[in-house]
Amino acid sequence: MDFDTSAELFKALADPNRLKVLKLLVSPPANSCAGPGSVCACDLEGELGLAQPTVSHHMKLLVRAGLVTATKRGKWTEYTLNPQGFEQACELLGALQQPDSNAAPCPPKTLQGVAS
Amino acid sequence: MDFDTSAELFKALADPNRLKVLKLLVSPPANSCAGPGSVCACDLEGELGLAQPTVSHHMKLLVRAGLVTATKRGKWTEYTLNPQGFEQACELLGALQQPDSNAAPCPPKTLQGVAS
DNA sequence: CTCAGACATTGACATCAATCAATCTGAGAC
DNA sequence: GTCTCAGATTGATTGATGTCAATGTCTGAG
Repeated sequence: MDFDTSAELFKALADPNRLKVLKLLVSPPANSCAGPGSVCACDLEGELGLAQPTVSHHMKLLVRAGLVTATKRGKWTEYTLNPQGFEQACELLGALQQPDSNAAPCPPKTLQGVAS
Repeated sequence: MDFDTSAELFKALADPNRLKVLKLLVSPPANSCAGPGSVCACDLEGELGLAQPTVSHHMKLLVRAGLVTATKRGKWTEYTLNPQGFEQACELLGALQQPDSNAAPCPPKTLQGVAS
């Protein structure tokens, strides 16, 4: 178990604004400029009340942590949740409670990605 | 869903040394001064290679986050994992992936609440 | 090619967090 | 009572992080 990279993953989750972002990616606002089911950076800027560079910074961290996927669609960047990142976090939580380093995570998880 | 308190919980997990502590609490070193199955602060100090006040600081955070329970046993303080804290973290991970604000996470849980 | 819009990057600043030396507290041993 | 030890608290320092203004880059429209 790599404590440093594990800590990095949890660090990505350790900010209220980033948690809001993740929540917005599951329940996108109705008036999303990238269309329903999708969220672009400008949406997040409005919803979070943060400046554009700040949003960009947070998204970079979330993508690097593997929690979010960024896809360039023309002028916009479309962000979607990455279930694998959550699965990994859940596995880590399970592993922390097991005497053996690696362990089964919470439940058998089958996540509905972001169905649009 | 309270993003601030949720972030606090993940923040407690967002440090390599604290993750090591949690791992040590599941698999205590054989030569624990508090006896097998228990871990006291002096054990952690040796295992982590950190100064005593630093260990005390980390343990305070873990206890405050609900991940660890501290019990005074005479001169020593015995630390044990608190499964409820892990359960809550797991629930948060699940809730973040569900369109509804509060949702059934890892353990089978029926929880209804307010949408933010 | 030129322009405008969407993000990313950079730089600067303020705040937070990790660390340790020094000190304090509280419990057992004497 | 005093002494000693475990660990908590305080204060200071250093590095990490969140934030925004200014600027850069890339894409589509004209």
